[in-house]
Amino acid sequence: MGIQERKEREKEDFRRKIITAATELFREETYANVSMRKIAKRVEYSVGTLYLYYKDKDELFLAVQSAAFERAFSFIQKMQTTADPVEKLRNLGERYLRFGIENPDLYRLMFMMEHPMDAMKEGDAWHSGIALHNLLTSIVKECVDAGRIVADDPDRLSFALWSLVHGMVSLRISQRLEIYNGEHLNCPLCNIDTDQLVIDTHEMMIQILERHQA
Amino acid sequence: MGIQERKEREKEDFRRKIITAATELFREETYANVSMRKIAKRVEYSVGTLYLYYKDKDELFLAVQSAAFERAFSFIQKMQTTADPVEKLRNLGERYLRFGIENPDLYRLMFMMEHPMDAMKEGDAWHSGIALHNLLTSIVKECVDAGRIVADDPDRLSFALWSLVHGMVSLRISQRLEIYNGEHLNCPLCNIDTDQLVIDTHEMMIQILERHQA
DNA sequence: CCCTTTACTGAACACTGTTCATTTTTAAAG
DNA sequence: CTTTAAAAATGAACAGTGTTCAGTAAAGGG
Repeated sequence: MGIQERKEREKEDFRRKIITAATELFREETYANVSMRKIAKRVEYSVGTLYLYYKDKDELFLAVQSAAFERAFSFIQKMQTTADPVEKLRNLGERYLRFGIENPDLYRLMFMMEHPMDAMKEGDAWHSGIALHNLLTSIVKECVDAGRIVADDPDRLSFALWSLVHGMVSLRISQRLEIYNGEHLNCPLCNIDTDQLVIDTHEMMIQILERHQA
Repeated sequence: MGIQERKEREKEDFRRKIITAATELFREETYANVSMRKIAKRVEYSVGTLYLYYKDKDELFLAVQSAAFERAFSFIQKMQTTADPVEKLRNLGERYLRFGIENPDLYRLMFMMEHPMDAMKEGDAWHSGIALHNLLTSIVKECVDAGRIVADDPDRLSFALWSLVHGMVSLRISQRLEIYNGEHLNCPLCNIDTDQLVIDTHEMMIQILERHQA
């Protein structure tokens, strides 16, 4: 009964083909501007067909999100290997920042958009997201175990670090750091390249944590 | 020539009436679901009329954003007055967190949405936003001057703190902290109320900064 | 070859933001 | 008052959206 299997395979291929097309379009336009019709046109099928493979636009973009997490995880994991745990933490943070800044649309979808979350509920869309989180906490714990960073609650510190870098990426890709560029504000941070600002601030926080010996 | 003035006044009133209606609707539904027609119906005018007062939906919501900043600023400013600068910083952060969590839609509009930013470019939509930022940096500098917190660059530290609290609010209101609630993750942070998680983590970071004496 | 099941289509529906010719209201001038 | 010019408000029309579903085409088993 190889036929059933082949159909199954083709179905899976097509599902992937759809999310590939959607991802491509999504890198050029915002979520709202990537219409089902555009996706359909790109995969050379009619609109209705998409609905045979994904219940609605949200579910389709939940799959895009899932793929984005995989990309992010594989990108971030490709960091320089070091014995020094603090250096590891630094590298992890910097690659997270880089991924977010270089892939603003995917980042939005992963961490900021409200849309696909309704459809999420269960399922393993966050599988690679969880893996990322585990990577962070394990490195933080390495730092703590090595006595390089003092923390009563390493899990909570991990969450704080995630929030910090997420916050910076979020503000950066939402153009909210532009306030530092106008004449609105008047402080030493003004007119610095916002990407550099983000990276340097991350570095500063790591140093604070490292120096902070009880 | 009181007539010209009266018309001017009426025009301004109507502009405000529109953004009030839009804000109300926006608290019930997402940006995408607050249509120009719904706003028009609520102010009891036809759609076209709205376009005589605001160039497009983005410009209209830029005004909503501006009003949101004023609300946020006035809410946050109503914090307990203390002599202790670190206590001030704590209160500021906690009220920021509270505003964000209690007004997720407004918060999105202020700090996360990409939409009204194109229309922003110039103008004083961020007037109260800037005021908020100045409040933060001044309190941080108080802490530094009082020797309660050590920081080479107080402006940068302010940015880091903003990023931290923004990051937490952002993740919280985007339901991204739900990963701590499923069985996905397995850590001490799981199944804690996410609002409490955010507040406690903020507290932890303040303590780290305070204890971090060179 | 037939026939049932599966796959696919695209017109239709109710919505969206935006425009603009048309109509109504307003205020000044005669 | 009446006339008239200007200002304000209208809502149908346009091109787009997500989603559905009756109808058509293709495929696999007997």
